[in-house]
Amino acid sequence: MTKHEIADVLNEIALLLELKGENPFKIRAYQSGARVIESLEQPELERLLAANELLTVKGIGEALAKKIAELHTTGKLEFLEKLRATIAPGLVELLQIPGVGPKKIKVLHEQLGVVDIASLAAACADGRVAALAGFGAKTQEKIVAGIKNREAYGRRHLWWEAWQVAQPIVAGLRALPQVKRAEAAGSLRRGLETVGDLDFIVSATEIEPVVSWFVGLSDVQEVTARGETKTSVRFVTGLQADLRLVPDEQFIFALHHFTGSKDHNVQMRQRALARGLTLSEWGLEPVTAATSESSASPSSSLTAAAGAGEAAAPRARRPKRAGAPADAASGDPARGSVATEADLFARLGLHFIPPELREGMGEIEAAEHGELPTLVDLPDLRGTFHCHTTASDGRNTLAEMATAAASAGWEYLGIADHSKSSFQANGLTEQRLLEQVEAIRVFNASGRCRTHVFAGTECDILPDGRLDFDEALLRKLDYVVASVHSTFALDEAAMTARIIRAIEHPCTTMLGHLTGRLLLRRDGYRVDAGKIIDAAIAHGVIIEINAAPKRLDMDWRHWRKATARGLLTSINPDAHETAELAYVRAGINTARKGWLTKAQVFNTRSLAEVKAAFLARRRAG
DNA sequence: GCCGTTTTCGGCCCGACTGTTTTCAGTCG
Repeated sequence: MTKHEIADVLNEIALLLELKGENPFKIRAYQSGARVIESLEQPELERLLAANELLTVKGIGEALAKKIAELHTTGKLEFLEKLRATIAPGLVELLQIPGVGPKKIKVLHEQLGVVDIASLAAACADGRVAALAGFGAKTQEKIVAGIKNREAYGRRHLWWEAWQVAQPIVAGLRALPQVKRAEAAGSLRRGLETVGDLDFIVSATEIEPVVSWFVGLSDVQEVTARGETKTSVRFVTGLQADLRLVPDEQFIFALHHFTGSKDHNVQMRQRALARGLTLSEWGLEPVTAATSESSASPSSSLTAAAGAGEAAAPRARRPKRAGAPADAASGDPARGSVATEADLFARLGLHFIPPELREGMGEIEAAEHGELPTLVDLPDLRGTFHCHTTASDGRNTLAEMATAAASAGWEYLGIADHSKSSFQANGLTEQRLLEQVEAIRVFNASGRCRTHVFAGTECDILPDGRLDFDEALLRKLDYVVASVHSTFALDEAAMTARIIRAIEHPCTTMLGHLTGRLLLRRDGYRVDAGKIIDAAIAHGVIIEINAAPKRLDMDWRHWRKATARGLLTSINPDAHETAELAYVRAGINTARKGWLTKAQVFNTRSLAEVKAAFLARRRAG
């Protein structure tokens, strides 16, 4: 069983336990177990299982280790079979409805016999839901709307599309006279490949004008929440956005809180607690009787609670708000000196952690030891490869693409049109490719454009692993991107062997989109990424980060380990028109999330260095 | 269910918003 399958099982157990109303900490243990398994490489997992050392992994205890071993050897898990049998299968999908959680599902199931979305809709239709204790007309109304819209609401959005929406909103917020600072936070700021909703963090002198502007945005379809510090809207596209208003002295805490992943935030808070501090979106404060009272068991700090109870009850949990007197910054050393996120990290003994790394995947330990890399950034790029022209399925000519690259300030641009087997993309025949190579030589010689153009191909990897052009022709090119575009249905072993054969070809410079996935639309073909990475390293082949927002392939989760072993990447936009050259911005997200430095990205090299590398490779081949 | 230079038992991150209540539970992030 693969690590993904094992993780899926653990997550399913967590979901089912949630529906049963189990101890939330037990549920969390299964979820974190799933994440830990995902973060291991398959061979490492195999080794741990074989050596019976799963218990050495943090987050895996006796119970999980036993279940994982059972899954691995038998492919099944008795515990899960039994658990499934106790829960109506249709109840799981009810969790997709906003505002409906495990507790409500339990009541709906036990009192109304609801077993799936259809029976819930029926119960709403005749008013039985509104009549339940703890429910009401509004709840029923929300459930009806949630059922109706669950497809649009549940959808995630490509990072690039969310970014297009968010940028003008941030600019608009900053332009308001009441606004002091405004940022987009959330998974968007972390550069995640898909985004669930948008989070805007704003500090302002006045609340009302900012909220009014926000809910008045032209694409707002519905205002779903409007409170003192949080306002939520739903756009016509189904994308949801939260606006959070905080006093300026708390801006950094809110920004950090709403940027980090759940795991990152939990780890940061635990770190704060270990230092006698409590961290929240409101600030960083010493742990006091009042703050510990809310979470401590009733038996603890009885004397302190008696004293703090009457006066502090409302204030302790809700420390400061927008518009409240700004007594927070004055005189409190735990908060007063935090003016930037770097200050916040420093307060906890950490180097600054870039937003892209805040996933709770080892960044805090690295920041503690000063071992965070200096991440590659957009200005480091000096050119790119894997771009198409009208010769195959692009929409701009060679000259137009080169001119656009020059406008971006790039020293070079690699053209890689499709090869002949990609009929659907108007792939080039041998003859047309030779004509294109000649056209590129002429173009470079003309001096029309200060950006040098490299002649390449995006050469199909045929089903048996051969390349679509013969070696003699490929040797006439500057470089070759080898990609799979057909026969996706091979099993993992066959697909892996196919790609490795292409990597072993002496003319292959780069491997295109490793898995062929289309985000939110189709999974990639199954490959053993570890084996392919090893082969690429052994043969000096680059694996691209295909920066097309719908691909972002190879996935960022592989890169940290891959580059530690010596893999090189190139951030390639797979541009089919001039505007799409900007996709490298999305590829930079992937690279940064993969902890990559400038040195690990081939297209940060100068024109002379790239020419030399291509020349050396041809000689070696 | 996991974990431990204060613990092998008793903790486990923190707070906002809504809807339903009349002080709080459930949900969400």
